[in-house]
Amino acid sequence: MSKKAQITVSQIIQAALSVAADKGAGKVTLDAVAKAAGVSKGGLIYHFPSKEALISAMVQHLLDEADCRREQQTQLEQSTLAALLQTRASFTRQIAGNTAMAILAAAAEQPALLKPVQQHNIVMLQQVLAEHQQSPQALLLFLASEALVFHDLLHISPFTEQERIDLEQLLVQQARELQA
Amino acid sequence: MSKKAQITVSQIIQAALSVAADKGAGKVTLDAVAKAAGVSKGGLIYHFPSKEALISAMVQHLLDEADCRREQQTQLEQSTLAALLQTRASFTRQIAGNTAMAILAAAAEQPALLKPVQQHNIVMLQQVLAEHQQSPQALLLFLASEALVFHDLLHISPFTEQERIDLEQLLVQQARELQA
DNA sequence: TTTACTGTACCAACCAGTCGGTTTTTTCGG
DNA sequence: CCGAAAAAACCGACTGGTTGGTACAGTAAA
Repeated sequence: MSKKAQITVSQIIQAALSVAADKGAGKVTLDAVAKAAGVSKGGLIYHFPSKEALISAMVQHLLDEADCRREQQTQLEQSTLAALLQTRASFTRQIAGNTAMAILAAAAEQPALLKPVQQHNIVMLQQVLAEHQQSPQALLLFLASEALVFHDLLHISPFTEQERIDLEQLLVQQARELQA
Repeated sequence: MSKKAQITVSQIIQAALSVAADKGAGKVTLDAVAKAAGVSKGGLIYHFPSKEALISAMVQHLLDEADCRREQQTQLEQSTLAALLQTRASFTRQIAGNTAMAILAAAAEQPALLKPVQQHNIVMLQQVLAEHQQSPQALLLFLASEALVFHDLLHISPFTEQERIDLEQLLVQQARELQA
């Protein structure tokens, strides 16, 4: 794959994400994505032979991006858990719309497409638990943070923006204390 | 609405839930639901003038059922939180498939259909927080429990069945201790 | 020459919702 | 209680629009 092709692939994924965010998970059609990406439908199919392949790539892209940000954050925090919570706090809101609908599109289309997400989560969970000697409180913090992400995902958060921010900071704070 | 009509409506909702559970959120079509309910498409449309109306009814039905079960459980527990966690523990797995895909169908179709879920959640959260004087730990337990539900919803739980059961009991236990 | 597309036309499947007609149930005067 | 009119419940073929994917001839860059 040439450099230009890589760029095109990237554009298509971005376009797919923005279509999902703007129009909703149910509106992620090949035509819509192709148009948003500034590619022809033939061009899209050339890189992603099926819709499933496209959505799978979207999910993978989101996981990679999340991983990248978390790694950066890890250097600023004492523990993986603290870094994870902090990353989610600052990251989730930014791409909430995108991620949300992309994940939903995947889930509605074919639940199996979320398996990478599950794998990813298992790894993170193991790491966090190992670092804190299976502490139940660490587990609780991990889960609570996930709940916040899911709230954004489905747009059903019961919190106000400010409550949400405070809550995220509370989680991070508790994670840091846990480490000490 | 006659008694028979009520039965028909109920059958249709049940059919819609089972279609969602069996075939996936993306396969909840009017034809499929009608067939599963043993009704004609015309009959379905007679009771639910649009697909949106049908999905909305599904969501409402799930909320009502959850409410009902929780109320029963509340009489066996000391606090709303403990009852809520206990209900989720025993209830979620039973109908996980149903609920999951129904909710996803709603979300993918039109995010606004989940607003009742959000409202419902706000009420529950307020009640729990009020009962425990805004205790952060109560909030954490509430959120952690929600995360478990979401895991089932998307079939991305990182836990084994046994881990899951133990975890649920841990949450319930902590909720009871919080009360004392 | 291979890779990476464009553009357009096309197709079969699917799907929400319509519509005219039929059956069942309810209502109500006698 | 009876029977007919009225209303409610229900049927299923059909329509118009959408969508995932194909086909293919041609072009431009690497």
